[in-house]
Amino acid sequence: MTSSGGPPTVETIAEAAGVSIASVSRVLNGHGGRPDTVRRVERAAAELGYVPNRVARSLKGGRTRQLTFAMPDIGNPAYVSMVRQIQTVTKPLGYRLLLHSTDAVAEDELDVVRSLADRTSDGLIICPIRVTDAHLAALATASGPVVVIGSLPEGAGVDSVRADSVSGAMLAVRHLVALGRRRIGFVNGPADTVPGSHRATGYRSALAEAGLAPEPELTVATDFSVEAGAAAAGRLLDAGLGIDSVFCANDQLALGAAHAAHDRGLRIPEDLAVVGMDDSELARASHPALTSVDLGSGERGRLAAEMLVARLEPAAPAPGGPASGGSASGGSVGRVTVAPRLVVRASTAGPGAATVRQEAARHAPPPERVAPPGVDTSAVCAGSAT
Amino acid sequence: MTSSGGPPTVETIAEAAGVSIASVSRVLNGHGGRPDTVRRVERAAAELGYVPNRVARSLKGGRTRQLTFAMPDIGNPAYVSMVRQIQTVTKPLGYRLLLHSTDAVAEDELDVVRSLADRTSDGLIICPIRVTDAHLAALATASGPVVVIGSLPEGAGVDSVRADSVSGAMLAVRHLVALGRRRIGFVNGPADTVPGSHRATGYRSALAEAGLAPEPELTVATDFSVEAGAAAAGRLLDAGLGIDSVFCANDQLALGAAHAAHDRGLRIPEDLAVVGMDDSELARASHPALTSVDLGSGERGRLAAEMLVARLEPAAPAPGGPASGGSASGGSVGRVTVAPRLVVRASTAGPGAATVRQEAARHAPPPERVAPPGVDTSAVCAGSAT
DNA sequence: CTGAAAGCGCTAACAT
DNA sequence: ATGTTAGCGCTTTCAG
Repeated sequence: MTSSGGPPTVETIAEAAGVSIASVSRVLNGHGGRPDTVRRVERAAAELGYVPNRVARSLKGGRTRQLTFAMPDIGNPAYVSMVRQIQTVTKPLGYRLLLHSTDAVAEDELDVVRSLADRTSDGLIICPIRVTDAHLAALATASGPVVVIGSLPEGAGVDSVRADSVSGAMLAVRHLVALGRRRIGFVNGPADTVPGSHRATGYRSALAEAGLAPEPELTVATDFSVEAGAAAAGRLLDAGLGIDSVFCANDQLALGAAHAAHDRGLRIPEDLAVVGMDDSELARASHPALTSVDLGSGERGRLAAEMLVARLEPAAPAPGGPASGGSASGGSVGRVTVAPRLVVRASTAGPGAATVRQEAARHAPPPERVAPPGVDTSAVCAGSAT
Repeated sequence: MTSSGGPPTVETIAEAAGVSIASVSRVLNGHGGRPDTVRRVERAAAELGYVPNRVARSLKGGRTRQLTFAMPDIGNPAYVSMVRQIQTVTKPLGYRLLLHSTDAVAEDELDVVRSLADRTSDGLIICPIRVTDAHLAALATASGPVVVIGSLPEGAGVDSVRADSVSGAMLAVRHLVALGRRRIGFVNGPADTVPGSHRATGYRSALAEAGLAPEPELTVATDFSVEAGAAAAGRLLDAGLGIDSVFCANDQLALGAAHAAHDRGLRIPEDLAVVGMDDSELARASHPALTSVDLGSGERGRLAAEMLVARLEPAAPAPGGPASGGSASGGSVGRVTVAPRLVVRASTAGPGAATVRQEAARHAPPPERVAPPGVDTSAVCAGSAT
């Protein structure tokens, strides 16, 4: 017997339809054929429940039509919105998306980059939490197109999309200062990560700008999680530093901080104003709703995906030449920065604004971006990308 | 030239090392060889940065060592914890996990099951939100092992792990009744989904058990999201039904409900007790912390993964025979139910308990499962699996 | 329009 | 221990 057991293959179909495997392939790929042949092949395929073996197809074609997205933490809503936006651009193009949670382990990140070489996916979007020399080396020699979501040194030779979290942090702190807060705590994630160090820089710059002396004990660095936020804010509050507000490096930390404040009987924002970052769904879900700096997670995901597919499909090639292909080998390296926006909500708005919010909220949808009275009329403030 | 351009292949290495491709393959797979040969091959491979083409390897071996997990919503923390637990069992075995968010679209779920036939992954864990005849048909003819996380009719012929959400819902409602609440609202997800209908059943049973008449207007069905929860709870509260508590079909809904209550100036739990479901991190992050029914998401993920790998690797085959392989063709069909547990927190505990909690929370880690005074001393109540 | 045949990169007989 | 070869399932020349 020629084709037995196992799932049907082109050969099985060919036999059933009485044609050659070449005809089967052609028909199944819509490459024409005599009406009669087409009909017979399609019938046989349908009857036998034929599904092309994608692995074989990939081996032959050299492409898998699969893309990989590697993020530090699948539980972080900011990455979830990146995933959603990436999907919206890749799915219509017929790509499958492989999701990889690296848990912020550098070695795991490197593995992901290297695994591009195993031809399992055609391209990669990665959010490295740290960028070491090893990362740069791996990225430089990556065997397929890569787009980094994060800050890379100039001339890294890889497409990237970054948030301007330095400006974003400044937006947050300036907002607190404008509200009259002077003892501004900072709950950061790990300080040795790119986001962590940038946010710390922005925090310090904004303080300096406001003529406030930096006090190291006002900063607590931990981990990007709700639990860490609660613990860190707790320490800050219990230390008797007279904190009147706290800027948190992401919404999870801010949620934890709000929790710690509540546990201590503090009112938000009266006793403690809280600002988060990422403007994830957590910010809206929290009570009071969190003022947060939108770093454009979804937007960054979308842009990264667009840059990646541009490398993959030289759809509308520039009239200049046939440049395309692997990471930065063809075409010039892209480097986009997404500007941050401050979204003001009840966690920093005064009691007056809080009342307004509450009133309006009786009628869905609840209002967003309510400006605190007499402070800032445009609640959404774009930061300058530096 | 024999091997040029492109990435190095076994042939490239063979030439560089001066051996045959078979030797390259053997050495690289640790199948022995003369020390000298091994050294030369390894050196050549390292120098050329050789990475085996996994697609070719899969085509040859018939397995990809990739597994797929399909869930309705990647933004739901309950699924995130499933992902984490699945990883803990599959990763050590060398499997890669492909994550797929179906957005609760039935057609997408069917596609995922069918796509098992394209040989892209060796097995599938799926959480269908609805189980139609089409689902059962697709599952029955799946061309690889599948484990369903969810309730399947008896004799479905597929391994499954289910939560007992009927009992879980009863646990929640009984708890509210024990607390003296009588006007218990119910914020459900879509009623035509399996989780939705089961939770509704549990809600009604527990009411009946307590001698409370069912009032259809106390139930609002929407969508499993924070926004939907806020909107639904808002309608419930604005309808003047005298609601004193609300049971929500998941934590996202509960968070939304809590938000709606706050917006209306209601205190939790004094004016409105709130119970969620899934005991996700949202329950802890919320303020006040949410009482929630733990449906064992992580546990279900772990069990499903274990059942799946058991099909994949007949590691320790039962002495009976060599039964194994595809979904339920070999070996008997597994069907496990995970018992629910009620986790009591401040959103239902009386003011007294809330104080206790608040006190204790000053010293990390914050206490969990605080029993409301005089109601239930064992805060964690296992439900009977029916 | 159709069929025969090559070959994607790899592994595993099989032969030496 | 090593080399030769077949073949996984598919697409795509190349003849006819």
